Amino acid sequence: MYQAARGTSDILPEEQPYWHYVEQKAADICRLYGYQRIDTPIFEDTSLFSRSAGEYSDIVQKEMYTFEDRGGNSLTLKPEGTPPVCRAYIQHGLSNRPQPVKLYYITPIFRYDRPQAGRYRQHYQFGCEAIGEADAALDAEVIEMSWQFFKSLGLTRFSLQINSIGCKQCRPGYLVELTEYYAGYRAELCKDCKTRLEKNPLRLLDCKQAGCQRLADAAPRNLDYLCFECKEHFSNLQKYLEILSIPFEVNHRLVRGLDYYTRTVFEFQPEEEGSQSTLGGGGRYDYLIEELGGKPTPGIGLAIGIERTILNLKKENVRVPILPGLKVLMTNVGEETRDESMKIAAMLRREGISATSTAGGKNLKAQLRQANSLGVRYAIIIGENEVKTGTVTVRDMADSSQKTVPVSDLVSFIKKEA
RNA sequence: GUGAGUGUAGCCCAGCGGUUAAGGCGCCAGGUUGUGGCCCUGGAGAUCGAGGGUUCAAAUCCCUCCACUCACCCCA
Repeated sequence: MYQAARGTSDILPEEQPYWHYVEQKAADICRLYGYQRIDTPIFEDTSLFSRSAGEYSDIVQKEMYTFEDRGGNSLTLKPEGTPPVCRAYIQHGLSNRPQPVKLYYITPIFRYDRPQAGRYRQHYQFGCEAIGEADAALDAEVIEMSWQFFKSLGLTRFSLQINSIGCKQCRPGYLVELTEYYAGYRAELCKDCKTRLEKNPLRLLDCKQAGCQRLADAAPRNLDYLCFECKEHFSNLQKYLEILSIPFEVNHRLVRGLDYYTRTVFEFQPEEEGSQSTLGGGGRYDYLIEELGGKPTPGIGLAIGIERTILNLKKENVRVPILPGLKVLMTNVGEETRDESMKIAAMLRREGISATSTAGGKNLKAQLRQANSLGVRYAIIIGENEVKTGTVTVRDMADSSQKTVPVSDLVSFIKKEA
């Protein structure tokens, strides 16, 4: 039997209310903060991703779904949302619009990773990018927006961590300090951290191994090595967050796994203990546009995992609105009444009232049972009597009351009752 | 990529070497000649995750593979 490919899943009708709810709230919050929707292709030139995420990032090293098309081009299924939006910003000359340009998306993301609860090979992200402005006020707004998004969904048990990882001016100096510090403890590092020391020393800080954690706690802090501008940027960010009453925690070990981040990085974490500790996160990327071939342009973005958000909605027992279902089911007694029943169903639909007629030659009892399990408000019964008199029997499934209504009055009757 | 656990009808699950694999939910039908939800009765639905092996005999023991879950890694 065929089954969905590993790490992918079907979203059945019962789950859809959650998805609709989250997507709706995302659209609402974006409207509130002036973000406009953008959709980019599901695959891009492989180099767009390998250039931006960083040669030694896990995404590029082992998680990309890369394939060659018939023309011999190397393409990759979107492993993250930011680079395609930056590409679109450059390609369409969005730098000519009022800055910052604020865009959002809801997109599938593909990463070849070992599946786990809350972790999939195809998952969905709600992401925002604000491009063309370096002011920390914008960082604060983006973070506040994420905060309000989770709040508006009804989530209460999550927290926010922020950090600054500096810029081109100050990071190299810090990395030298960090590397020198760790070089002294080389022997005590775990296997992964030994490679991190060579390839990507910043990542040493968020290793979870107990021994490495001790070293990380005592390691030189990025925040102590920030240049004047970065320091000011970070203190402004904190000031703004306080003005906006967003509670946060500074975590000097928060670094994030993508090389293009500069200055601000942030992460939202659910309070609940679990293996998946990130609900969403993001950061500033002031060199990315330039690296991808555009003119120097600062930007900041965020990405929120929709599956993880839904997981937490369930954990917190948030009730989501049910989606409107079918309003009317046409039932008929006797074969000759089918034509009339089809006609009336069509009439109702043209008036914007959802209606279908039962299929097959079932008896009335079975048809009503179907009406019951579909949860329709009305079952409309048509038998020979009704056809003869040009009427219809309208049964209100909620209270079992029935009324005989002339076909000519049916639409207004149902609209009035609703 | 590494380690551990699990895998029985659409769903939840009993059985853990021996005649036709049990139960609940759901589904379908009957109990009403034109009437749902409750109740009663009946029915359909399972090559016991897949393949191979051990045995007179395997859902039950062994091996391989696949999937899911958990931990690591990493992230959303």
